Amino acid sequence: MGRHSCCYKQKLRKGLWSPDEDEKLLNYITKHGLGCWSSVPKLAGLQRCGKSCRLRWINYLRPDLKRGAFSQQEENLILELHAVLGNRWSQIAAQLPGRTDNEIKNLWNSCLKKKLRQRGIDPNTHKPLSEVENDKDKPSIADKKLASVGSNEVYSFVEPKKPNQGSIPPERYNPLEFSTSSKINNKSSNNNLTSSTTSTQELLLDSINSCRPSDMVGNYFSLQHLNYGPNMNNTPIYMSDLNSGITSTILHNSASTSSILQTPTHVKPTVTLHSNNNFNNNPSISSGDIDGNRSTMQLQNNTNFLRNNSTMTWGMEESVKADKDAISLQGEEQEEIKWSEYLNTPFLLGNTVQNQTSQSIYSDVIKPESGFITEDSSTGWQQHNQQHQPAFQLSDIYNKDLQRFSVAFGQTL
DNA sequence: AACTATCCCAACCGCGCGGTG
DNA sequence: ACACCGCGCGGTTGGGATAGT
Repeated sequence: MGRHSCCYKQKLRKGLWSPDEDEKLLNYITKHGLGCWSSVPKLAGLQRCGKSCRLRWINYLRPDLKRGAFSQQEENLILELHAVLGNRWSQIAAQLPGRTDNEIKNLWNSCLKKKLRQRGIDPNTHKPLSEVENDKDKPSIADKKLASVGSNEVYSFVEPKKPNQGSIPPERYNPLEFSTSSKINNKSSNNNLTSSTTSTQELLLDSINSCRPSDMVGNYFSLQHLNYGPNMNNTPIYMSDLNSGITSTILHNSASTSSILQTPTHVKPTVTLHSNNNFNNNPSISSGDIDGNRSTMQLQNNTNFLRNNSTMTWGMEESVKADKDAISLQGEEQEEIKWSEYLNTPFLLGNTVQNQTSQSIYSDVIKPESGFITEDSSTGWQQHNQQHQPAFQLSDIYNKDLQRFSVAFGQTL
């Protein structure tokens, strides 16, 4: 168990970064852009390993960081996303503009976990603690199998109780309250819909290549492992809340399924800053929600960010490659049009419960007045994010492990 | 005021993955 | 096929800040 190879080099500084170091790193990246991290320390004149520089940049110096306390909406979004993604902090962070995975991880460990426990919710499974304890008392065969996998998380894999809908394939049950709490009131996201039109958020998660214990939510496989292939057009997806015995139905919209299951090649969710950008014009930089002296120094530097003729890119380049791998090529041009519609549609997990399904288990955690997107809330979260709105779009979703996590809206019922 | 406990967060660390030679 | 390297991710830790006694 030695140190990382880059740290074998002698006389490398560790610990907190000084303002001077920050300035060196910032100046270097300003001049040269992002490149090979291993060479950054030497070229920037820093006694740090490249890894440390990368971390400092990503978690602190990056100009697009929001900083400041998390809003209630952000916390709610993290809770929702964690229920689906588990401890995939980078993927969760990708849906929260200006937030880092480290920040979110810290928030989760120090705050959100505690809140959930106080509300009687198991933070690992997002199920009521009593239910989780009962499950632990009755380990199943699958429990033992999973235990051998070596997961850090405790999963009890029991045969789900089927609701009184015998035709529902058991593999499509999902107890996630997500199914109800994430319903979207489309009045805020699609003005074309009338009040009599019920909109449906489609959550179509194709099974992905690997199946890890962390891919499970609660007692069941998470959405990623429900294999919704193209042949399942018009097939309802049942998401069962076993606590209440109510099954939510999310309809496949045949008109959109084919495009949902594909990944657009033209989507390149990458932030690119060109040299003619002036950060003084960027509300996220000048908004002043930065605290601390060091940040003040950075703010000043940021205003001159990328003075030179350099283009800096960061974001999800890697996922684009994955996109290309994942795409199935058919009717590409036509799909592009569809995608352009979807990509302009904000994906906002809301706690607006539309139908008869049970209330969110976060109902105590999530203050009713602070819903993500409700008819009244279009000002709060979106204003808060200023130019980051919408909170996130489909184009932000792609990543390695969740290539086909796709969300769309359609008119149903 | 002094001490202790707890919280919070920046940074470290090991591991796995993908690219390259 | 293999080794090496760089990078990114998630878990963990150390220490400063804050709250409690």
